Amino acid sequence: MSLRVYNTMSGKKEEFQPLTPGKVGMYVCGVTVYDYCHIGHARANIVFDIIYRYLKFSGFDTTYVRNYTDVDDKIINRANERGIPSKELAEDFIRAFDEDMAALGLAKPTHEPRATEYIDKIIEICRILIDKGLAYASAGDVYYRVDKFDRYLQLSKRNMEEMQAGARITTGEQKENPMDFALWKAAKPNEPLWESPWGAGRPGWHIECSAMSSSLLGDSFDIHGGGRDLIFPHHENEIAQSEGASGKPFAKYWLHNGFVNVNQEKMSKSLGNFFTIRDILQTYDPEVVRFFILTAHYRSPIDFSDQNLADSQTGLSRFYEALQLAEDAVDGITETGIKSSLGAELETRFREAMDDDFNSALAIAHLFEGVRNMNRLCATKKFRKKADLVAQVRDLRATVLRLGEVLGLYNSNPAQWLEKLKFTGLAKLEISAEEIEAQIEARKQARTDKDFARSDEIRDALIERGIELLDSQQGTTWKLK
RNA sequence: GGCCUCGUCGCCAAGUGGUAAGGCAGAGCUCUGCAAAAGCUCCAUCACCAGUUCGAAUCUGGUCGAGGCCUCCA
Repeated sequence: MSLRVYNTMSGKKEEFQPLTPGKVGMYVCGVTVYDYCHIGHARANIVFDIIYRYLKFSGFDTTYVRNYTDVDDKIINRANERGIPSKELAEDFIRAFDEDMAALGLAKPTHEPRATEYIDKIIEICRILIDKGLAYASAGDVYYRVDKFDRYLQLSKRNMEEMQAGARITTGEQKENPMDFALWKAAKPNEPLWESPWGAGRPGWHIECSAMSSSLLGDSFDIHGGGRDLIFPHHENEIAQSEGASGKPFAKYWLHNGFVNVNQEKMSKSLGNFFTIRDILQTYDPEVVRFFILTAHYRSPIDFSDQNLADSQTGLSRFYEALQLAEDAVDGITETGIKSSLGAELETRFREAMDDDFNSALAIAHLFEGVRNMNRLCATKKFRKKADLVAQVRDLRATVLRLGEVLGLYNSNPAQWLEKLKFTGLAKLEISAEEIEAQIEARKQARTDKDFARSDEIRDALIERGIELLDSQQGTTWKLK
């Protein structure tokens, strides 16, 4: 089975066939750097991170471009509020973005261009559009003449009449048509500016993506991605600009991720109901956040809540506990060369899921079955003496790790990951590790004395305080309840 | 007002024509001094109504409900 992707342009899943066999060019709209990223940004970036990883895993030579929009009204406003140059503000938030994405374990894109590095290209596109009659200069601004581009609104499936019927469109003084959008804006006081044939100014929003994508991927490329909220106007305008200027088809497949909701409502800056990535990482491990996001399909909305994150943490722990168990179970047993087909079977199911429009939720479900399989095998009587089972566990463990890598999951050391989780949780309880160890010692003595009443008393007291004891052959350990 | 999504077990969540994945929670059992973990078993007919079909959660129409876009937004 080969890869199928849902294309917003056609509204359905299509067979994925790159323009050049074996190669993929992918452009994803990055962030406008004027504030810290919230969980919605985390989702978009994680989603395209796994799409990138899976394309490479599938053998495509993939070029992934994700930009920074570092010149924009909001950046300028925020910088002026703080009394610092907008370039400085942008730099600060680019750094913050990079830190957040690194924390979330994102692979670095092939290119991470900044809008301000492409001013020449932006001016060139404006000029071509004006020459073709698709744009016009007006009082130092340059606007796109949308009614000259007949494919306008094809992506968002609207029409001009209903758009104009909407009461919220305000007529710009300089525009021929209220629907026209700015390619270039004349500089106002306290704004960064660049010289252009239309006077000093700066790019409008949208044009930078056309400039960067064509510079790095060519006029036509395979995948263009971003959040749903970018479909209109951002992506619609990009198409108009890029295809208008080049005369060639722009992106072949349009992929859009769904929103992160809070209480069934879209999380957004304007609603003020957002949680920043840094805030969330105070409480949850970055991999838990990633796991949470990937247990839903990328196009579905997901509801962000403490409960959902906690559930994801439990689910991810199951993986690490199983990986730890498997590691211990086969430790020290010599390799026999016995073959196992379990890993290959798991990989087939994983690929089928991911090939179906990157269904990471289903892929993870398959991996959960791999976990159950591993646990079952390890729990078999005289497991260590059964070379075929040992080979199967080794195979499954290696496969879960390898496929997990494609999702950016399970790549921590299990023991360390579980330890970290334990001690992070412990910090919120009013009990120390030393005290727990002391209680374990006391209980051990009681058990040696066969004083089970005392032993159970200690256990129950700890449970009251949120600590659960685990007895095993190797002794007693503890975990958070 | 226009356009577009979505509505699956207590919770999260796959499944878009062939008879409901997975996780969490829950019940029983095995294991355990007792527990925990792990394993095994059990646990939904898919908002509602009507239709198409041999057959529908999946297609069509309608009803109700939720959300999104139309303004900055991942």
